[in-house]
Amino acid sequence: MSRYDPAAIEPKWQQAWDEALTFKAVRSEDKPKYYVLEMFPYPSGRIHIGHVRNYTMGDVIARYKLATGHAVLHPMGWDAFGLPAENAAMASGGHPKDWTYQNIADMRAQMKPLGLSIDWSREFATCDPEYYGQQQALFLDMLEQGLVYRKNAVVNWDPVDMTVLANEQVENGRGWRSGAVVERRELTQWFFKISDMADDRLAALDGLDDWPAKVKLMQANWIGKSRGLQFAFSTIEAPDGFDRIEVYTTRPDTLMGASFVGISPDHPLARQLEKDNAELAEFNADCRRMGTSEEELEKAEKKGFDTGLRVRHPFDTSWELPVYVANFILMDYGTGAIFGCPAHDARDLEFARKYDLPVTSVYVRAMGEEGTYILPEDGGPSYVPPKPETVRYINGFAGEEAQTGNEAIDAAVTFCEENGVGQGVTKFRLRDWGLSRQRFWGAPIPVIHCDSCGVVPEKKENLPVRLPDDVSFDKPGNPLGWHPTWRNCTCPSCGGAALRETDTMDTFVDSSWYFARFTAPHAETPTDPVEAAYWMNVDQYIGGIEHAILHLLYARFFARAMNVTGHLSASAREPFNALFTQGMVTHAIYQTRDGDDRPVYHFPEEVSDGKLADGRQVEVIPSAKMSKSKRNVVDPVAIIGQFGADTARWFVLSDSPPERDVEWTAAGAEATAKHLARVHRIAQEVSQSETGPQESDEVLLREMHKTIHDVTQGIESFGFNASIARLYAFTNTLAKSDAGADARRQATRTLAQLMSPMTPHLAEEIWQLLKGEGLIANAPWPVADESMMVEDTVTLPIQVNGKRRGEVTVPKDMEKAEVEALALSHHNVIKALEGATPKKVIVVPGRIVNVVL
RNA sequence: GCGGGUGUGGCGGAAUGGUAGACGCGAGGGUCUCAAACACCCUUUCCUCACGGAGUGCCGGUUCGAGUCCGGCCACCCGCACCA
Repeated sequence: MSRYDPAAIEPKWQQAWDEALTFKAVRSEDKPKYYVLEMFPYPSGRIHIGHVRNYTMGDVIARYKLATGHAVLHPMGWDAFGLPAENAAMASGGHPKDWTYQNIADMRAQMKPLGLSIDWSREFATCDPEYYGQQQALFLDMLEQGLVYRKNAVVNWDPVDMTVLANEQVENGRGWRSGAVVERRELTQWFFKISDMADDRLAALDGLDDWPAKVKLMQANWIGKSRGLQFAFSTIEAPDGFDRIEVYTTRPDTLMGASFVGISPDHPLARQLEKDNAELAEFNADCRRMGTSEEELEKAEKKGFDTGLRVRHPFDTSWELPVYVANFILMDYGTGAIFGCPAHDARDLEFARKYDLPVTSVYVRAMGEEGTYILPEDGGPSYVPPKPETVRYINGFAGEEAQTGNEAIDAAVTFCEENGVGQGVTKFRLRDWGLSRQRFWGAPIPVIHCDSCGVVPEKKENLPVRLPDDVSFDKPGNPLGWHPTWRNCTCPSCGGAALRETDTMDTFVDSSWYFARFTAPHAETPTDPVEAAYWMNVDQYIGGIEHAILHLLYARFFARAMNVTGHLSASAREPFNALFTQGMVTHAIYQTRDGDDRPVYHFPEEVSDGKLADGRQVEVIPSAKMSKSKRNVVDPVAIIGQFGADTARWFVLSDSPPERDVEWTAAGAEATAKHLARVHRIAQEVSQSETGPQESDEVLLREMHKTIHDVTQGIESFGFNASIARLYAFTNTLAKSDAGADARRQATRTLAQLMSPMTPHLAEEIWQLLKGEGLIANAPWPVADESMMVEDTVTLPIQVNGKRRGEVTVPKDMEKAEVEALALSHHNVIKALEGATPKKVIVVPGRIVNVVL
């Protein structure tokens, strides 16, 4: 009898899988394929327990699919471009490349002991020139198709780091790294035209049955489709070129409630008017300075500035409305101008009250019923019902019947169109994706600036446009800009001297098509059509909810774009058949308080029995997100060293459903290790026992088949915690069984197979012990025998008026009438009836008996 | 503000409308041992000595039967948000 020793077992089987090429993805026309992918990691240098959970889930699926006869693709790579590498280079010298590849090596070394069924021959990093060169080729193809374009845009500019910052990198108006006040700067930037296929992406969400509803909803909200009317007010005595003000509204039915026109401080008209109006210029400058953080918006007052300009109402040209510049109007949504309707919009009402503008309602209860107002959506508690001074409705428009809702909007749009006022349009909240970054560590945008030819795409045969190795980071900003020679090149068009673009691509570009590249990681075009056709789509994609919007939105755009450019087929336009968003691994925080009542954090090892070594009581905050500063991080490397990979894998899958957070506890991990040791011990006992068949054989085998069914069900439906609970139960049954040796061997072999996706090393060990053929990883998945799953007898609970009063055990196919008779003769039932005759007896075969009085 | 989700023992959580609390953690008791470690066994929703009774956030409804379905509240969590 040997002890369970994962440190000896695990490397042995990992080597065996390597040597047998067990997990190499091989195209096979006579097998169904299955592509399982976990969102690839950023090479920070250390794996996190969250990675362990993420990859273990994917691994369970991959191993299960392998066992059920699929050709499985389960790859791994590195999302390797990005700022941390540059920051490291700035802090300690060296090249971002060295830092990145060292981290990749470290992380791979930490990951391999997990025993994941990954085809490592397909590994790549997005910073490999081979990868980003193909990305550049893809960029050029997209440029040719009009899916990429260049335009001026206002960006967040950090004047100290000398780079554009993403909105997420601006904190309270300051750069997150430099602390410098961020400037709004207008730069010429490259954009992906993601607004192009927005409607298609919105509509296609409907077909994604195996995506979480939550994610689909978030995508839909982000795309933000709205239907409305775009029309113009004609101006009175306006500056040249401003005869009309274009306005967009989703409430054309309230047009007659207009009381002012509002334009954004960034609206061209506002910019024109401020030239002759110092007061307005100051007001506009004030507005532009205002931050966009939530808090500021919350506090910010609705402020306006009467330009003195007047416009005519389109339905009544004698009706004049004032034009205000207002601080709450955004230039980049709609047309940057609105009409204000205080009676039907809470925000407009606030504005109207402040500037004493009329409040006009457009709905009356019925034609001719004078003075009876209906206040549409008459408001939640925070909505102050307007007191309309007047009621107006459009002559001939029957909006008052439809009142509100889509029908009223559609009717209003149609009515306006028929009367020559504007046209119905569909707007999207989604804006095009600015991909230019003034950073070094990213894929260079493969274009050339030529004095005579302008912006010229690099020739494909000159790709990849490589990042230079001889760079330094002693100055802030982008080293590509001041490299002595890197920018110099010849113009692909005229052959004259020209300069390279120094902007690089947003790192989100890298992760927008890597799933397609995995199907042929070394192809000399972005994809290989045969490989892509075979392996795409990703059958199961697994990752964090934090990528629910941007990454998935971009990837869905790229799959469509790659169809346009011929790199993916139309059937891969939605690249991820099923998506699963897993929960976090959390850990309790232990804290005490210092003199100022500020928390002081303690490592779990310092705490025993809720106390520190010096006897002080600690506060426990259960199930918190792991964070180094809170000292509640568990290190997978340490866990694997202490308990083995199988324990870590089993634990992160047990207890909580995969989509929910799971709390890591030392006690839980120890208990898991003990359980695996127990299974190992049982297997050894079983392998050595030699008794003949016993009467209880069938009992054990029946239980085995039920377990096969339930565990399989659990894996298929992402109920790993349920599968594991079932495996615990079956282990208990097996341990107590007095079945014969053969039956127990069979049960133990099956147990090992059912455990193999979760604890593959231990499973192989037991398989070998029980003389299983070959590797358990290749063994066909056990099939539950339906006939073994039904018992001959069933125990039915007996209820009287829905209350359980007893039970009766009967043959499973006993007639209802017989069951009824038996139930009624049960002593508890007789007692409960007290001589009364039941009104009705309900017998649900195999389920329950209910006696109704 | 808008949209979505969740609410079950001390804890994580199970339950195709059919015996609520599977399985695990924790806790308590016991066996083995000189003792411990390891292992194994039993108990563990609450009230009651017991018989019984109550119980899935709250109120109501549908049903022979509701954690599950419907309506209305409450609480917490998440996403979006001057989006016209």
